[in-house]
Amino acid sequence: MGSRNRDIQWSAMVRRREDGAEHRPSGTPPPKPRRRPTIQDLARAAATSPSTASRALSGNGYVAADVRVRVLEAAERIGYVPDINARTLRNRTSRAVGVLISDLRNPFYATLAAGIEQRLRSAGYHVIVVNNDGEEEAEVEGARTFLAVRVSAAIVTPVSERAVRMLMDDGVPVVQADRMVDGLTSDGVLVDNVQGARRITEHLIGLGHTRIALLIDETDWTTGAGRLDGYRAALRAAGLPMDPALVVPTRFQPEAAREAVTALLARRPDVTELFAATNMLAEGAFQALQRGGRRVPEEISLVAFDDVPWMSMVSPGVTTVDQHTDDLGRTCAQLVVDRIAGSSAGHTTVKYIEPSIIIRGSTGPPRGSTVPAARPEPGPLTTSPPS
Amino acid sequence: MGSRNRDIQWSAMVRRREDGAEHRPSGTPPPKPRRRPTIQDLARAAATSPSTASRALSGNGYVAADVRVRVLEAAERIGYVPDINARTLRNRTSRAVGVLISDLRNPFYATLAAGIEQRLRSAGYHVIVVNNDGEEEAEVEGARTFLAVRVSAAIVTPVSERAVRMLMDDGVPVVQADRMVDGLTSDGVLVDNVQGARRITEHLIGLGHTRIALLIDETDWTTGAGRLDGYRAALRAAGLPMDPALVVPTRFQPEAAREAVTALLARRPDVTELFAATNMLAEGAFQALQRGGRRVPEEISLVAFDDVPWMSMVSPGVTTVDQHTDDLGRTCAQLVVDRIAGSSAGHTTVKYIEPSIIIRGSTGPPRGSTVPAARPEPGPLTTSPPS
DNA sequence: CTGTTAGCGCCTTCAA
DNA sequence: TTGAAGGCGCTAACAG
Repeated sequence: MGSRNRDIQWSAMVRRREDGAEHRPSGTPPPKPRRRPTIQDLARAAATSPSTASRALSGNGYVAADVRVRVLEAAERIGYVPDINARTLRNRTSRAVGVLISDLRNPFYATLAAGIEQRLRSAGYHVIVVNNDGEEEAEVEGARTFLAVRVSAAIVTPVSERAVRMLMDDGVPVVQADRMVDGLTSDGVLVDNVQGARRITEHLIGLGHTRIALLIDETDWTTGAGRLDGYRAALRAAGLPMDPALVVPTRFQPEAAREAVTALLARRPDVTELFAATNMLAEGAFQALQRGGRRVPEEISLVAFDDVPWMSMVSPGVTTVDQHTDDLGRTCAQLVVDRIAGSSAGHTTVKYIEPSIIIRGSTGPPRGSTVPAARPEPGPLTTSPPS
Repeated sequence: MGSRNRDIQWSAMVRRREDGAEHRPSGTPPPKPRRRPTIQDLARAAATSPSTASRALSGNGYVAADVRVRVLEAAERIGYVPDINARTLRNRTSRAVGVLISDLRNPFYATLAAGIEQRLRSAGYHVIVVNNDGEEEAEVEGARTFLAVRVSAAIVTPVSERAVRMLMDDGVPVVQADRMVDGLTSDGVLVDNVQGARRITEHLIGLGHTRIALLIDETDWTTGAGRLDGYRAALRAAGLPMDPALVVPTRFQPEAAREAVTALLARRPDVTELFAATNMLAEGAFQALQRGGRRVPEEISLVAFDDVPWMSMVSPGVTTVDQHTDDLGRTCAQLVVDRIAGSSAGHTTVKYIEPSIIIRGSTGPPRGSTVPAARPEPGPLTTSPPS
């Protein structure tokens, strides 16, 4: 909070409530919150007992119809809201689900979280979100929080194996999202990275590219490893040479990717196509091409993995692999719901999201290609689906 | 979940844990989670009483140094994790904060949530996120959830006044973010919309624009009203005519904005500059210009309010008002922390985030302008700060 | 069908 | 400095 901020005590935009009783001289301790009505109060208001009130509210057990109505009305009248903490304590199970992700600022995770939250909310759960910023410590801390609040399940995009293991060791059902810790048996929802990478690479090969550089930040997880595998499989299937120097390692930040691409282009001017393995890397690659003044796709083509909004806004739009992130999130949530309901007891389920390819303007035949472009070069954005 | 998904029971990528005891024939009910150690167990393990163990952990009250050590060690050893529900029930106060926002898929809200979560987590709170999708019902439902879990405070980007009122009526401290419900006295963090809109409009006027259209989706909240005011104030100060037909109402979706812009351009070919009041509207406006084949900024300039990633990726980059959304989020969180600590007792605080202007390539002198461009037209992106 | 009882796990008196 | 006791609000047994 720098000097950008300016404090004021009162805003002209906000009118004082016309309620003199609200006035409290500064310095007085804050009013202790009015005690919330408990089920005792509700029972009294409905002229019955707490247990009957409880039954009326929950629908478990017998309650005379008229009594139920009385209780419901009373609840409405006195503004009764059941205490979830007490309920959780008593029931030893909550309607809370922990969501442990890496970076809400990254549209991939934001969309994932949105899909999860949407589905879980409609199933009557609420969501505790912890961002771990890619840090193992924060991730473990998040897992500890989930244990402490007795979440009934957790959805994790793992950074390390510790958090997932902690949760599983404590009997918390875990759904791993996007990637899975090797050797831990939990439910999971993964993207078919191999297939996605393979199909988009095939698209490039079909256009005539033979020197396709892969920009990638990790191959330890199924995400990176799968994308690398798919890329290789496509090359192999097409009988193309596998030049190890064209697999370009980088750190995950756009800046790192930008530098890596700039260096690559200087080193290997023969490269006609760049495949960025994540949306962040694609961002850096795109910037490197733009700053380097490379014409896309005439001089060099670009494809990405993971469709994020800017890719359909730029011109040319970026051809990419759509992971259906929203669907990924909803599927995770559904797995959680099924697991809690016990309908998936006895086995773990790993679902795969089948990605699809979105072809935009950033891919074309390689420069010097004698193959006429089969696909007419579209005007900006016209091949893009609506974002 | 459509045909894109394919279920499998087992993934080659995930190895079975080498733990035969884990095997459970399908159909067997899930193992009841091993009872978690309670403070009783901890006391036993540390050869003391629960009360002493409690004091040792919390630091409240006297505990002999050696006993404290014993308790802490035992806690570590047996994997004791205090039950937050029990603690909340007993203490009548939790470390949970509710965050009620409109749309996690919109980078504005995602960034806001990220800033909030980050700051609150480091202050020892955890966050319950509810997305309301702009729906009053969902918002009220979210507020009810917050009441039920006894959050110690809530941060809300209000959609209606009901949710905020419900929370406040129950004594839950509320920080309203980005916009405030008129007539409710809570803490809040707002952006100085008037100033931001005014300054960016002045920038345009300085370039020589006189027919500046404002694309706006609402003027009921301080956000829209403020941006409209700032726009008008700048025109007025410059002695420019105020053409009501240049204030173009639209719904908030990019598609709506796209159509509105297309219609406007047909109707008013004399417009030289478009000011989109939100990032969503800017998206639609940008697309409309691109599809319409308008050269930006030569034929028409574009500015936005709220900086989101695509604006620095496209060429030309979009000149916009940076709301410092991350800071906005952190400031909300800080207000919550202060409020809970009681350090702000006795008054409400409304903070203002002072936005700043990011000038990119989408703004230039109006067509036919005789004023030479003072600012050399930069190459793509070179005026953009790193995204 | 209803009400009484007990206890979920924790923390804070209060008495020792 | 420690431990015993009680109760936060809720619901599932169980007895009426």
